[in-house]
Amino acid sequence: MRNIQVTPGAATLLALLAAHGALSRTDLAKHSGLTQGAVTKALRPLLDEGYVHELATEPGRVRAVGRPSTPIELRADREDVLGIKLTDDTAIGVLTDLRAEVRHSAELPLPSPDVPEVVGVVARLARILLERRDSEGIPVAGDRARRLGLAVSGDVDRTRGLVRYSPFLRWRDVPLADLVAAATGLSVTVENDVKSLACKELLTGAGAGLRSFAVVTIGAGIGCSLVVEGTLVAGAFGVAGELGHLVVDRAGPACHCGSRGCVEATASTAAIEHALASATGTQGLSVLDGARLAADGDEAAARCLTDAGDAIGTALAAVANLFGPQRIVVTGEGLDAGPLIPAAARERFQRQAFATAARCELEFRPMPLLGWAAGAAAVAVQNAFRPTNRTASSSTVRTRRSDEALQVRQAVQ
Amino acid sequence: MRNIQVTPGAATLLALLAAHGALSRTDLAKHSGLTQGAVTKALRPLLDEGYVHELATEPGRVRAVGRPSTPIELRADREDVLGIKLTDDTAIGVLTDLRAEVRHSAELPLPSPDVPEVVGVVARLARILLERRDSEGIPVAGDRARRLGLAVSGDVDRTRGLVRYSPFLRWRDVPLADLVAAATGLSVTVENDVKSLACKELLTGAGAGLRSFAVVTIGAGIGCSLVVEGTLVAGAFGVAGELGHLVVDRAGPACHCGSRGCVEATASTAAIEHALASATGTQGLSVLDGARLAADGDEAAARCLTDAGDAIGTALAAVANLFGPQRIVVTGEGLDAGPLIPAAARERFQRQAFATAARCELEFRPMPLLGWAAGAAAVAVQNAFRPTNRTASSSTVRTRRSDEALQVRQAVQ
DNA sequence: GGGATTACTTTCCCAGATCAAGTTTTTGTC
DNA sequence: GACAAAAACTTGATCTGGGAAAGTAATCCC
Repeated sequence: MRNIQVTPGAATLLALLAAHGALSRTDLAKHSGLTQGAVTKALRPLLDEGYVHELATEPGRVRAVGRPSTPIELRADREDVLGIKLTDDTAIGVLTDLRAEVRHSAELPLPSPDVPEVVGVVARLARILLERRDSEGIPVAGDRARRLGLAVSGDVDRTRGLVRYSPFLRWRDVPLADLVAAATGLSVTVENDVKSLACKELLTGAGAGLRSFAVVTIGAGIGCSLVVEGTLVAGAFGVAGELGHLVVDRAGPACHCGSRGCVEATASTAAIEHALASATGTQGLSVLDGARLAADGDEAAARCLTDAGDAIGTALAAVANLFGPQRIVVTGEGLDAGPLIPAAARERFQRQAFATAARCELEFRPMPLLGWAAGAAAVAVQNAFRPTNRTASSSTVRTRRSDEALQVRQAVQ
Repeated sequence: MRNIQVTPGAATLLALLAAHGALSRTDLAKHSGLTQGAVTKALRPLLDEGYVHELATEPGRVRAVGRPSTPIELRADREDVLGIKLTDDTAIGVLTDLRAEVRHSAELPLPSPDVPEVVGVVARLARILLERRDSEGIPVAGDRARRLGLAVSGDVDRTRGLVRYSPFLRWRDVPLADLVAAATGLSVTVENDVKSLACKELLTGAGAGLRSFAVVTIGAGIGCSLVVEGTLVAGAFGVAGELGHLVVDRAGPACHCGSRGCVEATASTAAIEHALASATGTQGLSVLDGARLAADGDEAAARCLTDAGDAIGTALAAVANLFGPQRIVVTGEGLDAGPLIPAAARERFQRQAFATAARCELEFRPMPLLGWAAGAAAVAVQNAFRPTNRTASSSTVRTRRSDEALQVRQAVQ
């Protein structure tokens, strides 16, 4: 954050305020584990720089006795943040506030996966987003955006800003963050798209304040990203949350991964469309068409959708049994097709979730494509709220160390 | 640890030394992320109290130039630690050193799951373990054991020392740690048995120094415990790692949990025995009998074992795809039955692990029952190596806070 | 106005690190 | 055999974030 030294305490408070809305200093102390004094101290620079502000004493308080508390609120408009999601043929960008709420959006086609070209399009899109904000006279409370989050499907090394492998773009080891930073002058983060979504949920959404939750996306593929004890699971080899290739039915349809009966081979958009074609005998039906047919009483079409939901339910139960998350958010384009899929998934989940794991809440929530870009912005925000560690800049030695060091330190707790 | 104030730095170093063996101060600095100065300082009280010692300069060093380094080694014999595993009918106890390596063991029957009686047996077993050490003249370098770890299957709240639910003992909300502490005067920890095993692996075993790994046990049940980014996954509702009820084959045998085709319904000891009985027509065959038959060319018996291995392979692939651990250790009594199960599991795993998740190493390792008790001891050791936080004793307010506070603080990173 | 009660501030202090400049112990070279 | 070079460790000054506890502020109630 500009002009500001984010201490660990301040970072905690910012995250709390983003997640909970306004909180009094006393409440902040309670939730953060800091003392009141520490909260006062940590808040001062944030107030000075305009990252938070005091609200009027809340009028409708219950206990009338004692000094009324002063709610502190994050000034989400203090800084703008950009988020861009790359698909195989489009770059979708949003300009958001510090809570990763979308203020406006724009979109550019990606003519080819050629790296310099993509970087150029991203830079152009960033400029468009910023200029449009200016031209539309959107009130600017604080700084023009200096941060840009990128979301890409595939294997991403967030700490290095490296796209290790992207099947859609056919990239390997592209240092995307550096390239885009050089082209735009912004501070750039890159993260896997599903993990970005989880970041958004962690920051202000369904995961705010939860120990552990999961985000599952259904659409062209089946994605999953897991937050355990507040940490996003990364996977030792870059793979984690590969829920799409969980085998739910050994006798199920063949999957492109070589296995049989993967969730993705039953519940991805393409798989449902394929099933619809063979079940109804009509080619070229979309999932929405199928939903419409099902609503009109077509049992075969309905069957295709409930089969998909059923597979998803099994997958959700597997996640719940292994992790015991408090909540699973299911989202993505695949949810636009009405209630059949969620209903079937819920039912199957209840049957297969073991013991108390069944208490895990399922939240089905359709999401526009923009949501992916907002996720990208959330990663950038999260980066802004991270404690600025003085030592990071001190020497290469420390940077080299930090990887293993962090791991060891965490292991101790 | 007695007479000693474990600072965070010291805790990190102890964990490193337990995992890596001897390391020079410089290496410790590199691995811990501390500066050399901090290492020197943190090591001093540990040296003074005899928890670590300096070794002679290593002779076979390569670069001959410069001052040779002094390796520091954990003095594992500085303290004894007790570990006891409770099954439905037996208490198995071990006395170990600070690396949770077994020095000797003892065992007592548990006539009933009656709580006071169990507590009594545990106390007696602890006394026996300590006395036998004395009577056998085992050299005592340091302190007599003051820590006891307990391992129980089921849902355990380690921070409160509470057995929330144990199906085998038919317990609910038993404050076991407090009861045993009162009966023995020892500092007592309680943890789920499979998680205890993971602690041992994390401390000195296959998981030492790994970001993420999993321990899967096969035997009477199928257990699993996950370490992600150095943290043991707990599960929001006490359930996590319920691998046993992952559905691997919807058309598979019915499971006692009400579902069909769970891993446990195919690969637990009872399930294999059941399958053997129906496949061979002979009642009362044990898994070992089945393995012998298979070795003698009985295809039906072999089939039962490979089916079990196959189910386990699917389960392992699910774990690898979801978490991307660096390694999965498969252990437990179920591995005593020869190579058929591991072979089948490996094969299935390779087919179903997605992309780089297949690089996850599988380690199959039979384990004596004592291993469970050693795991319990590892939890006690881990507790000894934890930073002693001064504030914990300060007030109830802080304790009440700490739960949510910790969560928020971690979320920030 | 004077408690009672709650919210927040201030001050002082301390543990645990870092930083940077030593010191020690070795090898290699002239 | 003195001396540079190199690596491993020590030392001490200093910084930083946060804790403890006493002080101040704002409100209600009598």
